[in-house]
Amino acid sequence: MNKVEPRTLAGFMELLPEEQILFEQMKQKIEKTYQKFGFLPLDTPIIELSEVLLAKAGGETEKQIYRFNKGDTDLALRFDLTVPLAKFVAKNYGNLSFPFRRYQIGKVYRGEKVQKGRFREFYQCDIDIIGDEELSILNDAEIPNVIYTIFKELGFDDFTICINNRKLLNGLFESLSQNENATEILRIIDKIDKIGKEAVIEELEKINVQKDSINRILEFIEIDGTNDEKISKLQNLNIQNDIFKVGLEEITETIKYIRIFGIPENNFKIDLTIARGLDYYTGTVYETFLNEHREIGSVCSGGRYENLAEYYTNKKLPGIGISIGLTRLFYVLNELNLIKAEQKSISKVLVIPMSEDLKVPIEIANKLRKQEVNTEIYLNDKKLKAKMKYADKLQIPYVIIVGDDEINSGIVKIRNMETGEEKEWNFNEELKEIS
RNA sequence: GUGGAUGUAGCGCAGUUGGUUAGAGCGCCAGUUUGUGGCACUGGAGGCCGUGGGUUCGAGUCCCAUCUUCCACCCCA
Repeated sequence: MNKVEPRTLAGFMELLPEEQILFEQMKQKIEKTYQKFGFLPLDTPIIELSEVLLAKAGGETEKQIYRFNKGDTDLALRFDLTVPLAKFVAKNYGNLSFPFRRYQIGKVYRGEKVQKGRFREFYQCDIDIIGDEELSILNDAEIPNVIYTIFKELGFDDFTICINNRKLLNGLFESLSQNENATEILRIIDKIDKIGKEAVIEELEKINVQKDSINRILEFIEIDGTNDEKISKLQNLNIQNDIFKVGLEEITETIKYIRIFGIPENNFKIDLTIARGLDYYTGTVYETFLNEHREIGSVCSGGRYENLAEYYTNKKLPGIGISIGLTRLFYVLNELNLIKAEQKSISKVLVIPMSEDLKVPIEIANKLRKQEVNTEIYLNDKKLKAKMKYADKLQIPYVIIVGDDEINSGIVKIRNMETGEEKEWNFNEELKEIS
């Protein structure tokens, strides 16, 4: 018989158990931190009506979305978690308490060309805070606290949360009469890290930005110094534009409260070149970099948007949120050997029955499980050697062999697989400690 | 969408200027050891050499096509 070759689609991550264990651990750390800050869980369908997902539509999304028909229904796979959130909030407006803080961890789909660290199916770990009509700038300062806590929890110290405010850039562009070009200019200056200053100037010239405007823009993004110095230099630019002034106020407040939230000074900074999320961000924007590995790009990005659900409701719902691309984060950390899959099993004990009578081994396993000890029973008919080998290969730390002698005496030996040491346990009593 | 690469056991690879039955390592299975794993030794399974066509007495090796996977640009997590 001809066999079908077992293959996995390109751009879809599939892990071996030991890698998956590590992945799950990272995911759990993120989720626990989100919960610690009071974000509520949300789960939405992976498939939605195309009409709903493409309400906003536009460029890349439409090109990349997985779309198909089932009967007469035009369906699509979600390409992020923000659009489903918008739909959800609009739909359930009356049943939610605002500000609505929710987290969602789930897979999203983008039909892009695959590349290193670029997936077609990947996990996003999102939090958003949605206000009803308004949302305090304090929220903009709390988000970095969440980011900070997560990356500390994941074991990093040397990372920087970069903060900018789109109103500064937009105000600047407006004062230079470059509003129409704003998106284009943002995209170009966002690349400055990658392509350098000269190339940025060239590209700006290509889209017909005036020389003196280019100079003003560069003067702006090249502002350096400490956070406080940057703020005062921004003031000194003396840009007479309302949007700019609001942006300056907002970023000043944000920085002020970030400090109050207790983020160490070297884990955040104003970075006037970041201009993420070209479409919907309107205020504060964030990007987070691992300083030793800036080349991998931002590991957590987000920002503020004026009106989350404008395509679904007339209610004005401003929000702020971030997203961690967990699949890519896991992939690059693994590539860089910053994390290593070592744990091959989550069982702490393997019970090996060596008698026809399974009653006692099962009792023992149940007893251990009741004490929150992950326990596995070897249920297949093999020689002891093979059973031991199984425990060894999966690196299960403890083994309990249960044969007729043990059943009769009521005493088993708990073997520490690493040291070979064996301790006796009368399984009719509570197990005090396993170590 | 544009440009550049890749393809030999489960995995990462070797395979001489085209020459007989395609190799080693790791992994896997079994035995040495009928209730004690790792180590060692011995043995074993496992390959349409991506696919189709061509050149040739002869192709894993050369040519063409095709598929696949990967990389850069674009965009993004």
